Amino acid sequence: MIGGRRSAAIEAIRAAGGRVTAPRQAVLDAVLDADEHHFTASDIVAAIHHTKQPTDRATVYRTLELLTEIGLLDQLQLDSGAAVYHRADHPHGHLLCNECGSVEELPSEVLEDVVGRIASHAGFVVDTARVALSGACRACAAKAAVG
Amino acid sequence: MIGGRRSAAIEAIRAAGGRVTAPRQAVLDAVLDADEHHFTASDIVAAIHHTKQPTDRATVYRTLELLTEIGLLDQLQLDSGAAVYHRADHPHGHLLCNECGSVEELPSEVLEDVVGRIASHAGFVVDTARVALSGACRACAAKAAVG
DNA sequence: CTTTTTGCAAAGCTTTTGCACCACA
DNA sequence: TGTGGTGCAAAAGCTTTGCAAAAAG
Repeated sequence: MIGGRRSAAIEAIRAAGGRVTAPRQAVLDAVLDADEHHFTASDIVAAIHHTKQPTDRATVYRTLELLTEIGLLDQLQLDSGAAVYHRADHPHGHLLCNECGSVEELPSEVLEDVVGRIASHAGFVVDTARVALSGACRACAAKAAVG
Repeated sequence: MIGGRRSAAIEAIRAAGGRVTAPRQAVLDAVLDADEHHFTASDIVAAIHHTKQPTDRATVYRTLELLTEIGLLDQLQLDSGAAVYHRADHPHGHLLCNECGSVEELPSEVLEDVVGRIASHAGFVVDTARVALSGACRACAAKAAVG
């Protein structure tokens, strides 16, 4: 591929007037290597901890903030706990089940539909990258209806 | 009126097997007197602080949790900061503007519509009491489009 | 060389918890 | 009078900040 995600990200950091340092590359690699679509600052700290470039919590927080500012990551609050990040190249809404704690993705077509309706009926432009809704997933809703 | 909100709430506490104490009534009064539709635990602590029944933070947290459990309040996380509560007798969604920081209410008709669509298209039953969406309000969206 | 970034340590903020004392029912 | 509630103080969990040393451009 011509210029992968990694080099594109490094370009973006430079374009924003930022310096490309070893700690930043370590965070970036951890973010790109993440199997999960969602990860917290602690996840990144842990992932880097045993590598050749262990990085301080504060630096990880500052780097994630930077990556969010330049549009590579989206940050959102799934609950009262730690902030959760996900790559901006995989936009989607989040559905959090209060019963089983699962986090499923809201299909982008439904998300677009819903956001469009709110825009036209309430004049509010919802940021699709930060949609998180609580409730009951299909399985738990069925369980509740029966039980 | 026959049995106002206050006495109904006290009834509910008793019905749940809880005791009606001075601190709990103080929190309840602060909640019912709140001009704002939204308030945090700190708001309640501050409101009670200079009254005849100043109450400890821990007790306020425990009481707000109780009131939420018995269905008098809804709790939601508007951002990474403090949890926000609102009275359950005034159900509505929340629209948070990232630009100006305003919090407006999502009309319940639009909310119902949206929640219904997510239920039918994604099989997920959204809790209408905990809907909070980030984005740009009408004014700020217009400003962004022009600027 | 100048400016940004890092690491460390400490503090900030919200919320929770352990425990002895107090009080409602 | 017995169980449940309260206050105090301390701790937990996430995140931010001040500052001197280190490093990028």
